[in-house]
Amino acid sequence: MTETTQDLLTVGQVAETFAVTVRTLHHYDEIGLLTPRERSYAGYRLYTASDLERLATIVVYRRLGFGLEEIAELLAGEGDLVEHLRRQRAAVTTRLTELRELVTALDHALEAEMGNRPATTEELKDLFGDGFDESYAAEAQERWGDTPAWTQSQARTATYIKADWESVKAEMDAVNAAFVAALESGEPPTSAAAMDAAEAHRRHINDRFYDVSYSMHQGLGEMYVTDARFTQTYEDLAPGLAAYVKAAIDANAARQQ
Amino acid sequence: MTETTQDLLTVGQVAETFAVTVRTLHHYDEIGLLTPRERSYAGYRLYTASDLERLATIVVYRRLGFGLEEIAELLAGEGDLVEHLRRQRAAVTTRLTELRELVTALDHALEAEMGNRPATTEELKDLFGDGFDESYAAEAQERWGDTPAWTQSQARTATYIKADWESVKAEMDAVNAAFVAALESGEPPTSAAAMDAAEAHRRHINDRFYDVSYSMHQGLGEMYVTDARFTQTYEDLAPGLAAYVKAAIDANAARQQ
DNA sequence: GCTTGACCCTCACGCGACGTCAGCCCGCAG
DNA sequence: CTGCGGGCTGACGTCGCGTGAGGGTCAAGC
Repeated sequence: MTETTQDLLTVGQVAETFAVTVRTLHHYDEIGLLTPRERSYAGYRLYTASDLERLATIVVYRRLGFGLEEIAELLAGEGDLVEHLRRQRAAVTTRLTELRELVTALDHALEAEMGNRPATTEELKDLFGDGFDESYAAEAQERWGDTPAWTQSQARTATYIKADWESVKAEMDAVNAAFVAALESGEPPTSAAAMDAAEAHRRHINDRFYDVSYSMHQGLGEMYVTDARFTQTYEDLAPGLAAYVKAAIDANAARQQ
Repeated sequence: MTETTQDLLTVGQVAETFAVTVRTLHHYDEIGLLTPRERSYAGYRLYTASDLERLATIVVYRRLGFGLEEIAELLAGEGDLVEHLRRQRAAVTTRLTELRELVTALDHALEAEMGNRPATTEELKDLFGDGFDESYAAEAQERWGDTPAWTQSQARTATYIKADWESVKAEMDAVNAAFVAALESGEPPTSAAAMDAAEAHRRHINDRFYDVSYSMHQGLGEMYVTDARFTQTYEDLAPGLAAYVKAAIDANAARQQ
Protein backbone atom coordinates (compact mmCIF):
# COMPACT_ATOMS: atom_id res chain seq x y z
CA MET A 1 0.00 0.00 0.00
CA THR A 2 2.84 2.38 0.78
CA GLU A 3 5.94 2.44 -1.35
CA THR A 4 8.17 2.12 1.73
CA THR A 5 11.24 3.90 0.38
CA GLN A 6 12.76 3.83 3.81
CA ASP A 7 9.90 6.07 5.03
CA LEU A 8 11.74 9.14 3.79
CA LEU A 9 10.04 11.32 1.22
CA THR A 10 11.62 13.87 -1.10
CA VAL A 11 10.28 17.39 -1.54
CA GLY A 12 8.37 16.51 -4.66
CA GLN A 13 6.53 13.67 -3.03
CA VAL A 14 5.74 15.67 0.07
CA ALA A 15 4.59 18.61 -2.02
CA GLU A 16 2.15 16.45 -3.94
CA THR A 17 0.84 14.74 -0.82
CA PHE A 18 0.01 18.03 0.85
CA ALA A 19 -0.89 19.98 -2.25
CA VAL A 20 1.75 22.65 -1.75
CA THR A 21 4.57 23.65 -4.06
CA VAL A 22 8.18 22.60 -3.73
CA ARG A 23 9.10 26.23 -3.39
CA THR A 24 6.85 26.48 -0.37
CA LEU A 25 8.73 23.65 1.31
CA HIS A 26 12.01 25.33 0.45
CA HIS A 27 10.67 28.51 1.98
CA TYR A 28 9.58 26.79 5.18
CA ASP A 29 13.05 25.32 5.38
CA GLU A 30 14.69 28.70 4.80
CA ILE A 31 12.82 30.40 7.59
CA GLY A 32 13.22 27.41 9.88
CA LEU A 33 9.53 26.65 10.10
CA LEU A 34 9.96 23.11 8.83
CA THR A 35 13.47 21.72 8.43
CA PRO A 36 13.54 18.10 7.28
CA ARG A 37 15.40 15.94 9.79
CA GLU A 38 17.60 14.42 7.12
CA ARG A 39 19.43 15.08 3.93
CA SER A 40 20.70 12.56 1.41
CA TYR A 41 24.43 12.62 0.77
CA ALA A 42 23.64 14.63 -2.36
CA GLY A 43 21.88 17.27 -0.31
CA TYR A 44 18.32 16.20 -1.11
CA ARG A 45 15.79 17.06 1.59
CA LEU A 46 14.34 13.91 3.15
CA TYR A 47 11.18 14.26 5.21
CA THR A 48 10.48 11.86 8.07
CA ALA A 49 7.06 10.91 9.42
CA SER A 50 7.36 13.47 12.22
CA ASP A 51 8.21 16.14 9.65
CA LEU A 52 5.03 15.24 7.81
CA GLU A 53 3.02 15.54 10.99
CA ARG A 54 4.40 18.99 11.61
CA LEU A 55 3.68 19.97 8.03
CA ALA A 56 0.12 18.72 8.36
CA THR A 57 -0.41 21.06 11.29
CA ILE A 58 1.19 23.92 9.40
CA VAL A 59 -1.09 23.38 6.43
CA VAL A 60 -4.16 23.40 8.63
CA TYR A 61 -3.11 26.63 10.32
CA ARG A 62 -2.32 28.19 6.97
CA ARG A 63 -5.82 27.40 5.76
CA LEU A 64 -7.06 29.26 8.78
CA GLY A 65 -5.18 32.28 7.53
CA PHE A 66 -2.42 32.42 10.13
CA GLY A 67 0.93 33.95 9.24
CA LEU A 68 4.00 31.75 9.20
CA GLU A 69 5.54 33.43 12.20
CA GLU A 70 2.35 33.00 14.15
CA ILE A 71 2.29 29.33 13.21
CA ALA A 72 5.86 28.94 14.42
CA GLU A 73 4.78 30.36 17.78
CA LEU A 74 1.87 28.01 18.05
CA LEU A 75 4.00 25.01 17.14
CA ALA A 76 6.52 26.07 19.77
CA GLY A 77 3.74 25.93 22.32
CA GLU A 78 3.86 29.66 22.99
CA GLY A 79 0.61 31.54 22.89
CA ASP A 80 -2.92 30.31 23.27
CA LEU A 81 -4.45 28.81 20.16
CA VAL A 82 -7.96 29.82 21.13
CA GLU A 83 -6.92 33.41 21.54
CA HIS A 84 -5.20 33.40 18.18
CA LEU A 85 -8.31 31.93 16.63
CA ARG A 86 -10.45 34.66 18.11
CA ARG A 87 -8.13 37.41 16.94
CA GLN A 88 -8.01 35.90 13.50
CA ARG A 89 -11.78 35.65 13.38
CA ALA A 90 -12.12 39.28 14.36
CA ALA A 91 -9.64 40.36 11.71
CA VAL A 92 -11.36 38.33 9.02
CA THR A 93 -14.82 39.60 9.83
CA THR A 94 -13.50 43.15 9.73
CA ARG A 95 -12.09 42.50 6.30
CA LEU A 96 -15.40 40.93 5.33
CA THR A 97 -17.39 44.05 6.05
CA GLU A 98 -14.81 46.11 4.21
CA LEU A 99 -15.19 43.93 1.16
CA ARG A 100 -18.96 44.04 1.38
CA GLU A 101 -18.78 47.81 1.34
CA LEU A 102 -16.43 47.60 -1.60
CA VAL A 103 -18.96 45.54 -3.51
CA THR A 104 -21.73 48.06 -2.91
CA ALA A 105 -19.35 50.83 -3.96
CA LEU A 106 -18.59 48.90 -7.14
CA ASP A 107 -22.28 48.32 -7.80
CA HIS A 108 -22.77 51.99 -7.30
CA ALA A 109 -20.04 52.88 -9.76
CA LEU A 110 -21.40 50.37 -12.24
CA GLU A 111 -24.87 51.84 -12.06
CA ALA A 112 -23.40 55.28 -12.55
CA GLU A 113 -21.32 54.12 -15.52
CA MET A 114 -24.22 52.28 -17.08
CA GLY A 115 -25.96 55.56 -17.69
CA ASN A 116 -27.93 55.86 -14.50
CA ARG A 117 -26.33 59.12 -13.69
CA PRO A 118 -28.37 62.25 -14.40
CA ALA A 119 -28.19 63.08 -18.08
CA THR A 120 -26.33 66.37 -18.20
CA THR A 121 -28.27 68.80 -16.05
CA GLU A 122 -31.73 67.76 -17.15
CA GLU A 123 -32.70 65.73 -14.14
CA LEU A 124 -30.87 68.04 -11.79
CA LYS A 125 -33.03 70.89 -13.05
CA ASP A 126 -36.14 68.83 -12.35
CA LEU A 127 -34.90 68.33 -8.83
CA PHE A 128 -33.39 71.65 -7.92
CA GLY A 129 -35.33 74.00 -10.11
CA ASP A 130 -34.16 76.46 -12.72
CA GLY A 131 -31.64 78.03 -10.39
CA PHE A 132 -29.51 75.07 -11.34
CA ASP A 133 -28.82 75.79 -14.98
CA GLU A 134 -25.74 75.54 -17.15
CA SER A 135 -24.71 79.15 -16.67
CA TYR A 136 -24.63 78.59 -12.95
CA ALA A 137 -22.50 75.48 -13.28
CA ALA A 138 -20.18 77.26 -15.69
CA GLU A 139 -19.78 80.18 -13.36
CA ALA A 140 -19.13 77.94 -10.41
CA GLN A 141 -16.41 76.21 -12.40
CA GLU A 142 -15.02 79.64 -13.25
CA ARG A 143 -15.01 80.88 -9.68
CA TRP A 144 -13.93 77.81 -7.76
CA GLY A 145 -12.58 75.45 -10.37
CA ASP A 146 -9.07 75.82 -9.01
CA THR A 147 -9.84 75.15 -5.36
CA PRO A 148 -9.25 71.80 -3.72
CA ALA A 149 -12.80 71.85 -2.36
CA TRP A 150 -14.24 72.06 -5.86
CA THR A 151 -12.03 69.26 -7.10
CA GLN A 152 -13.06 67.07 -4.22
CA SER A 153 -16.69 67.87 -4.76
CA GLN A 154 -16.48 67.05 -8.46
CA ALA A 155 -14.78 63.73 -7.72
CA ARG A 156 -17.47 62.74 -5.29
CA THR A 157 -20.54 63.90 -7.13
CA ALA A 158 -19.25 62.34 -10.35
CA THR A 159 -20.51 58.97 -9.17
CA TYR A 160 -23.82 60.21 -7.81
CA ILE A 161 -26.81 58.65 -9.47
CA LYS A 162 -30.33 60.00 -9.47
CA ALA A 163 -31.14 58.36 -6.15
CA ASP A 164 -28.16 60.06 -4.55
CA TRP A 165 -29.25 63.44 -5.78
CA GLU A 166 -32.70 62.80 -4.40
CA SER A 167 -31.17 62.09 -1.00
CA VAL A 168 -29.09 65.22 -1.28
CA LYS A 169 -32.17 67.23 -2.05
CA ALA A 170 -34.09 65.70 0.83
CA GLU A 171 -31.31 66.51 3.27
CA MET A 172 -30.99 70.01 1.94
CA ASP A 173 -34.75 70.58 2.26
CA ALA A 174 -34.68 69.29 5.83
CA VAL A 175 -31.89 71.68 6.77
CA ASN A 176 -33.65 74.62 5.17
CA ALA A 177 -36.89 73.69 6.88
CA ALA A 178 -35.07 73.70 10.22
CA PHE A 179 -33.72 77.18 9.53
CA VAL A 180 -37.15 78.47 8.53
CA ALA A 181 -38.78 76.93 11.58
CA ALA A 182 -36.23 78.51 13.90
CA LEU A 183 -36.60 81.86 12.23
CA GLU A 184 -40.38 81.88 12.23
CA SER A 185 -40.68 80.76 15.81
CA GLY A 186 -38.78 83.89 16.74
CA GLU A 187 -35.71 82.16 18.08
CA PRO A 188 -32.48 84.15 17.67
CA PRO A 189 -29.68 82.87 15.40
CA THR A 190 -27.74 82.11 18.56
CA SER A 191 -30.39 79.72 19.82
CA ALA A 192 -29.65 76.02 20.02
CA ALA A 193 -32.19 75.28 17.30
CA ALA A 194 -30.57 77.68 14.84
CA MET A 195 -27.06 76.53 15.65
CA ASP A 196 -28.09 72.91 15.31
CA ALA A 197 -29.52 73.67 11.89
CA ALA A 198 -26.24 75.36 10.97
CA GLU A 199 -24.29 72.31 12.11
CA ALA A 200 -26.59 70.05 10.08
CA HIS A 201 -25.94 72.33 7.12
CA ARG A 202 -22.19 72.01 7.54
CA ARG A 203 -22.38 68.26 7.91
CA HIS A 204 -24.54 67.97 4.84
CA ILE A 205 -21.96 69.73 2.68
CA ASN A 206 -19.14 67.94 4.43
CA ASP A 207 -20.65 64.52 3.81
CA ARG A 208 -21.94 65.08 0.33
CA PHE A 209 -19.56 67.47 -1.35
CA TYR A 210 -16.27 68.38 0.29
CA ASP A 211 -14.60 68.74 3.67
CA VAL A 212 -15.86 71.85 5.42
CA SER A 213 -14.10 73.25 8.48
CA TYR A 214 -15.89 75.73 10.69
CA SER A 215 -13.95 78.63 9.22
CA MET A 216 -14.75 77.48 5.69
CA HIS A 217 -18.35 77.22 6.74
CA GLN A 218 -18.27 80.83 7.86
CA GLY A 219 -16.88 81.72 4.46
CA LEU A 220 -19.95 80.13 2.91
CA GLY A 221 -22.27 82.01 5.28
CA GLU A 222 -20.60 85.26 4.29
CA MET A 223 -21.24 84.45 0.66
CA TYR A 224 -24.93 83.83 1.26
CA VAL A 225 -25.39 87.50 2.13
CA THR A 226 -22.93 88.95 -0.39
CA ASP A 227 -23.75 86.88 -3.47
CA ALA A 228 -27.10 87.97 -4.83
CA ARG A 229 -28.00 84.58 -6.25
CA PHE A 230 -27.55 82.77 -2.97
CA THR A 231 -29.29 85.55 -1.06
CA GLN A 232 -32.24 85.25 -3.42
CA THR A 233 -32.52 81.52 -2.87
CA TYR A 234 -32.81 81.97 0.87
CA GLU A 235 -35.06 85.00 0.71
CA ASP A 236 -37.50 83.01 -1.42
CA LEU A 237 -37.87 80.58 1.47
CA ALA A 238 -38.43 83.24 4.10
CA PRO A 239 -37.66 86.98 4.34
CA GLY A 240 -34.48 87.63 6.26
CA LEU A 241 -33.37 84.02 6.06
CA ALA A 242 -30.03 84.67 4.34
CA ALA A 243 -28.77 86.91 7.12
CA TYR A 244 -30.26 84.57 9.71
CA VAL A 245 -28.39 81.62 8.26
CA LYS A 246 -25.13 83.53 8.22
CA ALA A 247 -25.58 84.54 11.84
CA ALA A 248 -26.46 80.98 12.87
CA ILE A 249 -23.37 79.66 11.12
CA ASP A 250 -21.20 82.19 12.92
CA ALA A 251 -22.78 81.30 16.25
CA ASN A 252 -22.29 77.61 15.59
CA ALA A 253 -18.65 78.15 14.67
CA ALA A 254 -18.12 80.16 17.86
CA ARG A 255 -19.81 77.41 19.84
CA GLN A 256 -17.00 75.02 18.93
CA GLN A 257 -14.78 76.70 21.53
CA MET B 1 -11.89 81.43 1.14
CA THR B 2 -8.94 80.01 -0.81
CA GLU B 3 -5.41 80.96 0.13
CA THR B 4 -4.48 81.64 -3.49
CA THR B 5 -0.78 80.85 -3.29
CA GLN B 6 -0.55 81.03 -7.03
CA ASP B 7 -2.95 78.05 -7.22
CA LEU B 8 -0.05 75.70 -6.65
CA LEU B 9 -0.17 73.35 -3.69
CA THR B 10 2.71 71.53 -2.04
CA VAL B 11 2.64 67.82 -1.27
CA GLY B 12 1.63 68.39 2.34
CA GLN B 13 -1.38 70.46 1.41
CA VAL B 14 -2.47 68.08 -1.30
CA ALA B 15 -2.00 65.12 1.01
CA GLU B 16 -4.23 66.65 3.64
CA THR B 17 -6.89 67.66 1.15
CA PHE B 18 -7.21 64.15 -0.22
CA ALA B 19 -6.49 62.28 2.97
CA VAL B 20 -3.48 60.44 1.61
CA THR B 21 0.09 60.46 2.88
CA VAL B 22 2.94 62.45 1.44
CA ARG B 23 4.72 59.19 0.76
CA THR B 24 1.82 58.10 -1.38
CA LEU B 25 2.17 61.19 -3.54
CA HIS B 26 5.89 60.58 -3.80
CA HIS B 27 5.12 57.04 -4.86
CA TYR B 28 2.65 58.12 -7.52
CA ASP B 29 5.29 60.49 -8.80
CA GLU B 30 7.95 57.77 -8.82
CA ILE B 31 5.86 55.40 -10.90
CA GLY B 32 4.65 58.18 -13.15
CA LEU B 33 1.01 57.86 -12.17
CA LEU B 34 0.79 61.47 -11.04
CA THR B 35 3.69 63.79 -11.77
CA PRO B 36 3.07 67.37 -10.65
CA ARG B 37 3.35 69.77 -13.59
CA GLU B 38 5.76 72.02 -11.75
CA ARG B 39 8.60 72.13 -9.31
CA SER B 40 9.83 75.09 -7.30
CA TYR B 41 13.43 76.11 -7.88
CA ALA B 42 14.24 74.21 -4.68
CA GLY B 43 12.76 71.05 -6.12
CA TYR B 44 9.47 71.14 -4.21
CA ARG B 45 6.58 69.43 -5.98
CA LEU B 46 3.89 71.92 -6.93
CA TYR B 47 0.49 70.56 -7.88
CA THR B 48 -1.74 72.43 -10.31
CA ALA B 49 -5.53 72.27 -10.48
CA SER B 50 -5.40 69.69 -13.27
CA ASP B 51 -3.05 67.56 -11.15
CA LEU B 52 -5.63 67.67 -8.38
CA GLU B 53 -8.35 66.59 -10.75
CA ARG B 54 -6.29 63.62 -11.81
CA LEU B 55 -5.55 62.76 -8.20
CA ALA B 56 -9.23 62.96 -7.36
CA THR B 57 -9.95 60.33 -9.98
CA ILE B 58 -7.08 58.20 -8.77
CA VAL B 59 -8.38 58.30 -5.21
CA VAL B 60 -11.84 57.25 -6.31
CA TYR B 61 -10.48 54.32 -8.30
CA ARG B 62 -8.26 53.31 -5.42
CA ARG B 63 -11.28 53.14 -3.13
CA LEU B 64 -12.79 50.80 -5.63
CA GLY B 65 -9.82 48.53 -5.11
CA PHE B 66 -8.11 48.98 -8.48
CA GLY B 67 -4.36 48.53 -8.74
CA LEU B 68 -2.22 51.51 -9.62
CA GLU B 69 -1.27 50.12 -13.00
CA GLU B 70 -4.90 49.49 -13.82
CA ILE B 71 -5.72 53.05 -12.81
CA ALA B 72 -2.97 54.33 -15.10
CA GLU B 73 -4.59 52.43 -17.98
CA LEU B 74 -7.99 53.83 -17.24
CA LEU B 75 -6.65 57.36 -17.01
CA ALA B 76 -4.88 56.86 -20.32
CA GLY B 77 -8.23 56.03 -21.83
CA GLU B 78 -7.23 52.44 -22.59
CA GLY B 79 -9.64 49.76 -21.49
CA ASP B 80 -13.30 49.99 -20.68
CA LEU B 81 -14.14 51.21 -17.21
CA VAL B 82 -17.33 49.19 -17.03
CA GLU B 83 -15.47 46.02 -17.87
CA HIS B 84 -12.86 46.74 -15.23
CA LEU B 85 -15.60 47.36 -12.72
CA ARG B 86 -17.21 44.05 -13.53
CA ARG B 87 -13.95 42.15 -13.28
CA GLN B 88 -13.20 43.84 -9.99
CA ARG B 89 -16.63 43.03 -8.68
CA ALA B 90 -16.20 39.40 -9.63
CA ALA B 91 -12.79 39.23 -7.97
CA VAL B 92 -14.07 40.83 -4.79
CA THR B 93 -17.10 38.59 -4.51
CA THR B 94 -14.84 35.59 -5.01
CA ARG B 95 -12.66 36.78 -2.19
CA LEU B 96 -15.78 37.39 -0.13
CA THR B 97 -16.93 33.81 -0.34
CA GLU B 98 -13.41 32.66 0.46
CA LEU B 99 -13.39 34.76 3.58
CA ARG B 100 -16.85 33.58 4.57
CA GLU B 101 -15.60 30.02 4.35
CA LEU B 102 -12.59 31.02 6.38
CA VAL B 103 -14.84 32.34 9.11
CA THR B 104 -16.82 29.12 9.29
CA ALA B 105 -13.54 27.18 9.35
CA LEU B 106 -12.37 29.37 12.22
CA ASP B 107 -15.64 28.89 14.08
CA HIS B 108 -15.20 25.21 13.52
CA ALA B 109 -11.68 25.23 14.91
CA LEU B 110 -12.84 27.33 17.85
CA GLU B 111 -15.60 24.91 18.70
CA ALA B 112 -13.14 22.05 18.48
CA GLU B 113 -10.62 23.87 20.69
CA MET B 114 -13.26 24.85 23.20
CA GLY B 115 -13.70 21.22 24.15
CA ASN B 116 -16.37 20.19 21.71
CA ARG B 117 -14.21 17.54 20.21
CA PRO B 118 -14.90 13.96 21.29
CA ALA B 119 -13.28 13.26 24.63
CA THR B 120 -10.64 10.64 23.88
CA THR B 121 -12.48 7.72 22.31
CA GLU B 122 -15.51 7.75 24.58
CA GLU B 123 -17.98 9.34 22.21
CA LEU B 124 -16.48 7.59 19.23
CA LYS B 125 -17.19 4.28 20.90
CA ASP B 126 -20.79 5.33 21.43
CA LEU B 127 -21.00 6.10 17.75
CA PHE B 128 -19.04 3.35 16.14
CA GLY B 129 -19.41 0.59 18.69
CA ASP B 130 -16.79 -1.37 20.54
CA GLY B 131 -14.86 -2.23 17.39
CA PHE B 132 -13.43 1.26 17.83
CA ASP B 133 -11.37 0.85 20.96
CA GLU B 134 -7.92 2.03 22.00
CA SER B 135 -6.15 -1.13 20.96
CA TYR B 136 -7.50 -0.66 17.46
CA ALA B 137 -6.34 2.94 17.28
CA ALA B 138 -2.93 1.96 18.64
CA GLU B 139 -2.56 -0.79 16.10
CA ALA B 140 -3.61 1.49 13.28
CA GLN B 141 -0.97 3.98 14.39
CA GLU B 142 1.52 1.13 14.44
CA ARG B 143 0.67 -0.16 11.00
CA TRP B 144 0.12 3.05 9.08
CA GLY B 145 1.59 5.78 11.25
CA ASP B 146 4.37 6.41 8.80
CA THR B 147 2.29 6.73 5.66
CA PRO B 148 1.33 10.11 4.19
CA ALA B 149 -2.27 8.99 4.07
CA TRP B 150 -2.34 8.44 7.82
CA THR B 151 -0.73 11.80 8.49
CA GLN B 152 -3.24 13.53 6.28
CA SER B 153 -6.09 11.73 7.92
CA GLN B 154 -4.89 12.66 11.40
CA ALA B 155 -4.55 16.32 10.41
CA ARG B 156 -8.07 16.42 9.07
CA THR B 157 -9.88 14.48 11.75
CA ALA B 158 -8.08 16.42 14.48
CA THR B 159 -10.55 19.25 14.04
CA TYR B 160 -13.63 17.07 13.75
CA ILE B 161 -16.20 17.72 16.42
CA LYS B 162 -18.96 15.40 17.48
CA ALA B 163 -21.29 16.67 14.77
CA ASP B 164 -18.68 15.87 12.14
CA TRP B 165 -18.29 12.35 13.38
CA GLU B 166 -22.04 11.94 13.27
CA SER B 167 -22.01 13.00 9.63
CA VAL B 168 -19.18 10.59 8.95
CA LYS B 169 -21.14 7.79 10.53
CA ALA B 170 -24.26 8.67 8.58
CA GLU B 171 -22.36 8.63 5.30
CA MET B 172 -20.66 5.39 6.18
CA ASP B 173 -23.99 3.76 7.06
CA ALA B 174 -25.48 4.94 3.79
CA VAL B 175 -22.63 3.43 1.79
CA ASN B 176 -22.86 0.15 3.65
CA ALA B 177 -26.62 0.07 3.18
CA ALA B 178 -26.10 0.52 -0.55
CA PHE B 179 -23.69 -2.43 -0.64
CA VAL B 180 -26.09 -4.61 1.35
CA ALA B 181 -29.01 -3.67 -0.87
CA ALA B 182 -27.06 -4.52 -4.01
CA LEU B 183 -25.91 -7.83 -2.56
CA GLU B 184 -29.30 -8.90 -1.30
CA SER B 185 -31.11 -7.98 -4.50
CA GLY B 186 -28.85 -10.49 -6.23
CA GLU B 187 -27.00 -7.95 -8.39
CA PRO B 188 -23.42 -8.95 -9.21
CA PRO B 189 -20.48 -6.88 -7.90
CA THR B 190 -19.99 -5.69 -11.46
CA SER B 191 -23.48 -4.16 -11.59
CA ALA B 192 -23.90 -0.41 -11.77
CA ALA B 193 -25.48 -0.36 -8.31
CA ALA B 194 -22.52 -2.14 -6.71
CA MET B 195 -19.96 -0.03 -8.53
CA ASP B 196 -21.77 3.17 -7.60
CA ALA B 197 -21.68 2.09 -3.98
CA ALA B 198 -17.95 1.43 -4.32
CA GLU B 199 -17.43 4.88 -5.81
CA ALA B 200 -19.44 6.44 -2.96
CA HIS B 201 -17.22 4.54 -0.55
CA ARG B 202 -14.08 5.89 -2.17
CA ARG B 203 -15.43 9.42 -2.18
CA HIS B 204 -16.39 9.16 1.45
CA ILE B 205 -12.86 8.27 2.50
CA ASN B 206 -11.41 10.75 0.06
CA ASP B 207 -13.51 13.62 1.41
CA ARG B 208 -13.34 12.76 5.08
CA PHE B 209 -9.95 11.20 5.68
CA TYR B 210 -7.30 11.25 2.96
CA ASP B 211 -6.84 11.30 -0.79
CA VAL B 212 -7.70 7.93 -2.26
CA SER B 213 -6.75 7.04 -5.83
CA TYR B 214 -8.42 4.08 -7.52
CA SER B 215 -5.39 1.88 -6.98
CA MET B 216 -5.23 2.84 -3.30
CA HIS B 217 -8.89 2.02 -3.08
CA GLN B 218 -8.22 -1.43 -4.44
CA GLY B 219 -5.57 -1.83 -1.76
CA LEU B 220 -8.25 -1.12 0.83
CA GLY B 221 -10.61 -3.66 -0.78
CA GLU B 222 -7.88 -6.26 -0.64
CA MET B 223 -7.46 -5.57 3.06
CA TYR B 224 -11.16 -6.06 3.75
CA VAL B 225 -10.85 -9.75 2.83
CA THR B 226 -7.38 -10.36 4.29
CA ASP B 227 -7.64 -8.54 7.61
CA ALA B 228 -9.91 -10.49 9.92
CA ARG B 229 -11.17 -7.49 11.81
CA PHE B 230 -12.38 -5.69 8.70
CA THR B 231 -13.82 -8.91 7.27
CA GLN B 232 -15.76 -9.42 10.49
CA THR B 233 -17.24 -5.92 10.36
CA TYR B 234 -18.63 -6.52 6.89
CA GLU B 235 -19.76 -10.09 7.55
CA ASP B 236 -21.79 -8.82 10.51
CA LEU B 237 -23.78 -6.68 8.12
CA ALA B 238 -24.44 -9.46 5.60
CA PRO B 239 -22.79 -12.80 4.85
CA GLY B 240 -20.40 -12.57 1.93
CA LEU B 241 -20.33 -8.79 2.01
CA ALA B 242 -16.57 -8.42 2.48
CA ALA B 243 -15.74 -10.29 -0.72
CA TYR B 244 -18.59 -8.53 -2.49
CA VAL B 245 -17.24 -5.11 -1.52
CA LYS B 246 -13.76 -6.01 -2.71
CA ALA B 247 -15.12 -7.19 -6.05
CA ALA B 248 -17.23 -4.06 -6.45
CA ILE B 249 -14.22 -1.86 -5.71
CA ASP B 250 -12.17 -3.70 -8.32
CA ALA B 251 -14.97 -3.38 -10.87
CA ASN B 252 -15.34 0.30 -10.14
CA ALA B 253 -11.60 0.85 -10.53
CA ALA B 254 -11.66 -1.01 -13.84
CA ARG B 255 -14.62 1.11 -14.95
CA GLN B 256 -12.44 4.25 -14.88
CA GLN B 257 -11.03 3.41 -18.33
C1' DG C 1 21.85 87.84 10.68
C1' DC C 2 21.06 83.63 13.17
C1' DT C 3 18.52 79.97 15.06
C1' DT C 4 14.53 77.18 15.29
C1' DG C 5 11.08 74.16 13.80
C1' DA C 6 8.08 72.67 10.28
C1' DC C 7 8.39 70.98 5.66
C1' DC C 8 10.53 69.35 1.64
C1' DC C 9 13.91 66.41 -0.97
C1' DT C 10 16.18 61.79 -2.47
C1' DC C 11 17.77 57.25 -1.62
C1' DA C 12 16.90 52.72 -0.02
C1' DC C 13 15.44 48.91 2.84
C1' DG C 14 11.31 46.33 4.72
C1' DC C 15 7.06 43.77 4.48
C1' DG C 16 4.61 38.49 3.35
C1' DA C 17 4.71 34.34 1.24
C1' DC C 18 6.18 32.65 -1.93
C1' DG C 19 6.74 32.68 -7.92
C1' DT C 20 10.05 32.46 -11.15
C1' DC C 21 14.19 32.20 -13.52
C1' DA C 22 19.23 30.92 -13.78
C1' DG C 23 22.93 27.88 -13.40
C1' DC C 24 24.31 23.60 -11.81
C1' DC C 25 24.13 18.72 -9.72
C1' DC C 26 22.02 13.60 -9.30
C1' DG C 27 20.09 9.35 -10.56
C1' DC C 28 18.20 6.30 -13.62
C1' DA C 29 16.72 4.43 -18.23
C1' DG C 30 18.07 3.55 -22.86
C1' DC D 1 27.29 7.97 -22.52
C1' DT D 2 23.48 10.70 -22.96
C1' DG D 3 19.11 12.39 -21.95
C1' DC D 4 15.56 13.68 -18.97
C1' DG D 5 13.10 14.39 -14.89
C1' DG D 6 14.02 15.70 -10.59
C1' DG D 7 16.69 18.41 -6.70
C1' DC D 8 19.94 22.17 -5.11
C1' DT D 9 21.15 27.13 -4.06
C1' DG D 10 21.05 31.96 -4.84
C1' DA D 11 18.61 36.00 -5.95
C1' DC D 12 15.30 39.13 -7.87
C1' DG D 13 10.15 40.34 -8.43
C1' DT D 14 5.59 41.07 -6.46
C1' DC D 15 2.26 45.50 -4.39
C1' DG D 16 1.74 49.81 -2.30
C1' DC D 17 3.44 52.11 0.21
C1' DG D 18 5.83 52.70 5.71
C1' DT D 19 9.75 54.15 7.77
C1' DG D 20 13.97 55.87 8.69
C1' DA D 21 18.56 58.23 7.25
C1' DG D 22 20.83 62.22 5.85
C1' DG D 23 20.37 66.66 4.27
C1' DG D 24 18.28 71.08 2.05
C1' DT D 25 14.39 75.12 2.35
C1' DC D 26 11.47 78.56 4.27
C1' DA D 27 9.04 81.75 7.22
C1' DA D 28 9.23 83.41 11.85
C1' DG D 29 11.13 85.07 16.02
C1' DC D 30 15.28 86.86 18.51
